[in-house]
Amino acid sequence: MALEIPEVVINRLPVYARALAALAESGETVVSSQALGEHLGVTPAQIRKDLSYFGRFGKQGRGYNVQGLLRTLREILGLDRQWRVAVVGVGRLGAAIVEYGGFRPHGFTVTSAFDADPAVVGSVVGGVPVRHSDDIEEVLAASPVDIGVVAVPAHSAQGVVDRLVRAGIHAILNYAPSMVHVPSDVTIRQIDPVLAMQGMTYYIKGTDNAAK
Amino acid sequence: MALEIPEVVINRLPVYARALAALAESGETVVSSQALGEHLGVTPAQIRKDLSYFGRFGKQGRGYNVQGLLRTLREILGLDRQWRVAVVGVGRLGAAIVEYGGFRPHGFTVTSAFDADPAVVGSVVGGVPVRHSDDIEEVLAASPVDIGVVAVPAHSAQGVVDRLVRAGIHAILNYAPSMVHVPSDVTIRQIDPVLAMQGMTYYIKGTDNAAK
DNA sequence: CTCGATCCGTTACGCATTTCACAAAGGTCC
DNA sequence: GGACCTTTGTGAAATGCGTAACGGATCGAG
Repeated sequence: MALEIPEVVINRLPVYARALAALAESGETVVSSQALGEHLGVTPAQIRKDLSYFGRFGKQGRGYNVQGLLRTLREILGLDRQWRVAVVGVGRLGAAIVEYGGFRPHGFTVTSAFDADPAVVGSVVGGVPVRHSDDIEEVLAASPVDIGVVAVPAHSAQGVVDRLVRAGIHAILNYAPSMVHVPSDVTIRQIDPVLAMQGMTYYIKGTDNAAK
Repeated sequence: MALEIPEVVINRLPVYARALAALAESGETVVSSQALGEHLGVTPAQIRKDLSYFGRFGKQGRGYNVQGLLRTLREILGLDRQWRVAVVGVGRLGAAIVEYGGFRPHGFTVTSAFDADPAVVGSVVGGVPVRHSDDIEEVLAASPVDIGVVAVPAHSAQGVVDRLVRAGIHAILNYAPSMVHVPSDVTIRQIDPVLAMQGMTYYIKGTDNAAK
């Protein structure tokens, strides 16, 4: 029962949750795997299989209760609580992340910010005071966070990640364009627009608009 | 020879290319799949297999020529040319993307920008004049681009994507937090920090720092 | 209450991808 | 030049994942 659940499955659950939230918003009370799948571009079988890792939530002949399944998924994913986030690197990108209002409605609150530039340390960005990156361990010991967001130049990323790991953080979202290494008990996700674009150009070499 | 190459493989090639560029920068002339793999956190076998889809680039007993392999990968991926990019949605995020200097060194240049807000249309952001989203097809017909970047609210994303597809674009990078549908000859990549975070909380439910 | 239609949960199957393992090819040292 | 070490390229095995298929539950109509 407590078998290992594939990471791909875990990563699809938030997508399901988002779709269910939209359905709930528009007043739907039940939804079938068929309908949900069409809306999302995945097969109904996949949705049923994914959910079956965690239990039985649907009614045969009817479908899933939208509110109920949404609540269940939130609980499975831990989205039913508040998560504290530290942002390291308050340059152009980092500042935008700290000031971005889109995280809070989902339960993610930026409670600390760090930078290595003395000119920035001491200032307040988006209501959060900026501390020096050298003090990460110290500051986070007094005021723990759950997730670290890294928005520093590529060459500093590994050092910052190491610091966050030493500070006891187990989840890191890395915006820096570099592959960083973490212990196996730390989850890391990469956000890298350049890599994303470079992975697309392969497919459009033949349909090269600009070259015309 | 012209067999179908898995998308996962294509997506790893830019990672290899980036590591090779770093090696070249630091003066290395040859690298083994072993060394490259350690640096990147992938198995040597995977690197060799991936490369074998495209040809034979290494020397047994020695490894790969860094400059040579880098050049080859760039060519395979189409990174040896300039790509024109259109950004739709020039709000907070969109403006940051247009003004971001990190794309150009990789051959991606933002040549047009669009927004639906009349107050923004007509202004110039990062040296690029902002046109109305309704004119996407018209503007891009006169001045084609290769890649579309979508940075609009979730509810407008599908409409914008449809417009870009009609304008002949085959590659789309979507920052909007919504699943959009595209024809099979269009490549799409999603960048969604909230989904990324929500996929991590599952793994840190046990090590809940903030709850202490 | 019975019939028919719907749709879940699960098992079995098959494809896709990763890993393994080894022959063959270079290179080096003496 | 021969012995030895390294490392590639690649078929074959193993693993992981998605899809298909179906028994059985639920519902609504008449």
